[in-house]
Amino acid sequence: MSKVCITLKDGSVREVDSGTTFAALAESISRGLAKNALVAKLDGKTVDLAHKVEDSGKVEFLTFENQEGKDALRHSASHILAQAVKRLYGDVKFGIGPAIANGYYYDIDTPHTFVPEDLAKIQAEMEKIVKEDWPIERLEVSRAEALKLFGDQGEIYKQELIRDLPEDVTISLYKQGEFVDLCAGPHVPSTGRVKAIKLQSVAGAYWRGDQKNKMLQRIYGTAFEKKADMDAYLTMLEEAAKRDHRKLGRELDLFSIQDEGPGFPFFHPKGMVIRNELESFWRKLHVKYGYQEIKTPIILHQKLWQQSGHWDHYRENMYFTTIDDEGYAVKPMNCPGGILIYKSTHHSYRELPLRTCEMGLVHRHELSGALHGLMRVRAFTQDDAHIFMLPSQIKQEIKGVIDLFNAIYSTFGMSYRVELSTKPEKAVGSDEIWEVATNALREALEEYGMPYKVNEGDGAFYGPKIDFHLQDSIGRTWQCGTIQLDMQMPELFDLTYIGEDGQKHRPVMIHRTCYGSIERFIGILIENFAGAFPAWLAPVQAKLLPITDRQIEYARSLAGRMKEQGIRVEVDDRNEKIGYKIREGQLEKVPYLLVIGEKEVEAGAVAVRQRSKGDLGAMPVDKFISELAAETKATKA
RNA sequence: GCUGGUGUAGCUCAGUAGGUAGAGCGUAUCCUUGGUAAGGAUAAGGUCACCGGUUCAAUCCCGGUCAUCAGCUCCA
Repeated sequence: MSKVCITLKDGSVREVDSGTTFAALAESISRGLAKNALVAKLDGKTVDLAHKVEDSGKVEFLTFENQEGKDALRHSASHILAQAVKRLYGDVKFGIGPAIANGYYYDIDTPHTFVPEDLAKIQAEMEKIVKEDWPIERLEVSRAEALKLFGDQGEIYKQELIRDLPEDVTISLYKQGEFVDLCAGPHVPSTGRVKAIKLQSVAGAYWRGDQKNKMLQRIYGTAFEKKADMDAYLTMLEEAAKRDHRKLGRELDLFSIQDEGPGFPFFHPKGMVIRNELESFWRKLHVKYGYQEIKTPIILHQKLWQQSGHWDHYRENMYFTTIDDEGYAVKPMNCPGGILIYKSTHHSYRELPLRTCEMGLVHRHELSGALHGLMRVRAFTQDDAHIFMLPSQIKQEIKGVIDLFNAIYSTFGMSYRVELSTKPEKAVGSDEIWEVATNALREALEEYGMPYKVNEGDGAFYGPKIDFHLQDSIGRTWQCGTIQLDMQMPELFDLTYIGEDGQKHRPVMIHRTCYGSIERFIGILIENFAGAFPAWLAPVQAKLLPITDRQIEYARSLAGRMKEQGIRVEVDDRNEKIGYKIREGQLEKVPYLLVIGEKEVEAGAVAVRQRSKGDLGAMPVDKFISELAAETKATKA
């Protein structure tokens, strides 16, 4: 038997017989590894442990600690889910069943409608399959064999998948007990390795994600190697749910959404404080970065929207009205309005880049099922800006915008993911112009050294864009900032500037938002801070808590003094014990609670209790005021 | 918009095998004047989402609508 040389992760080299399985190899290295390994990686490709070593190469064993290990285990769990469903319901056709970020799902077509109670039943059957500990075997078959196998079972979706596979791929099946599925793998060695399973929800999902196709039923679940890890994960999810901005928004009385206005949020006084602070911080930065603020109307004539292309490409998202028998539209974007201002005067190349910004209220008809608290609404304020510039200024301006984004996001300590979106199906302009614009964005990102992902076909109808995605409390991402390069609108509106040569030239436009929408950004902030806003954003920065009614008058006069200093302060003068007032102040997440008893009145002091640090002891009132001022200075207008 | 779930007091939730409802928190009033996360008493508060049907009788059963939740699709 021939020998091959295997290089292990630590760099050591082993000589083994050709045909040795990875499982046996792991066994020969250590018992712990044999026990923990789920799949192996051979020269960068993940494979089953039953895979045989044929040639020399680099081998790494993957456990649940590795992402690939997690994915393999969860992918195997999805097969167990399908097997259980088939056992229990029989008349089922399967779509796809991949591993996803924190679990897996399987899409199922069946006349039976799954209700939440079914999940417990299916989960019990899955646990049975785990106990039965079926080996998971890989089989390689010809295209014809695969088509016949799934055809005999009426698996029309699997047949469709097989037909769409490229000619040259090996078609593989995975078998566990009586269940066989079309699958590229890899999988863990046996069903018994999936020690902890939880089915989480059932939802509809279009076959292949296309609205025109049949809607299948999708069962979501998660799986872990150890039950303790799964319990910890589920507990973490419960904790995250407590940070949901819809829940905190109600509890902290920041905003509400009423039946009378689905998708049209109401901002309460405390929510307005946050909003106004965000806006004034924004204005301060925009002055610094050379922007001029404008405001354009919410309703504009229909012909403007026909000229801009919105009529043809965005109409289904717009609201319309009639004024004096003329058609008007409620703006879904701010750009046409901003363009009209640009066009109201002539421009010299010397004025460019011309940066105009606008807190613009836009309305969009979003699908009812897509609405989500403040994250997706039908009326929102974009912190928009339009930069008109020379083609030669593109890269420089984009980098300037990214600088501004960094200044804003770093203030909140938020991390983001960047995506570059390219030409969509519904678009205006030639491929060449799109190519130029897309490359400009790509080069700016690369020169800035910013990691990004490409999102094919996801651009705006008038240009490609760079999107900044932020995470909510349970890890869903939401697009916030965006930078869109537009060579179409200047053309459609015949925008010009007078160049050095005295001739008219076409400027290029950037559309961009940093927060994205104030509403969505506040939603993200609420979840990121779990409602405990930094002092500069906190609706109430300090609450004065007199211990008895003999200190109320002193507390009120202090509150007056602090308000004069621009501090947002409340006095809790209710007839309650101090412990009770403190508890409420903590639950309201007020940054500073100032306890005032007889001692403080005598000394002209306040006893400071900081939200996270607790009782800091008494300090002179002036000292507290100046320390709070120092804390909020950086973001003050 | 689609698939499934949910809708009872301001909030969180019980409940009625069909006979028009209850708790805790919150609110109001009174007692209590208390030093770092809940002092006590009393009271007010609901067309049981809305519209229609079945029934002697519907919050409960049936149909529709609206809203909301999860996901799909779409997007800031």
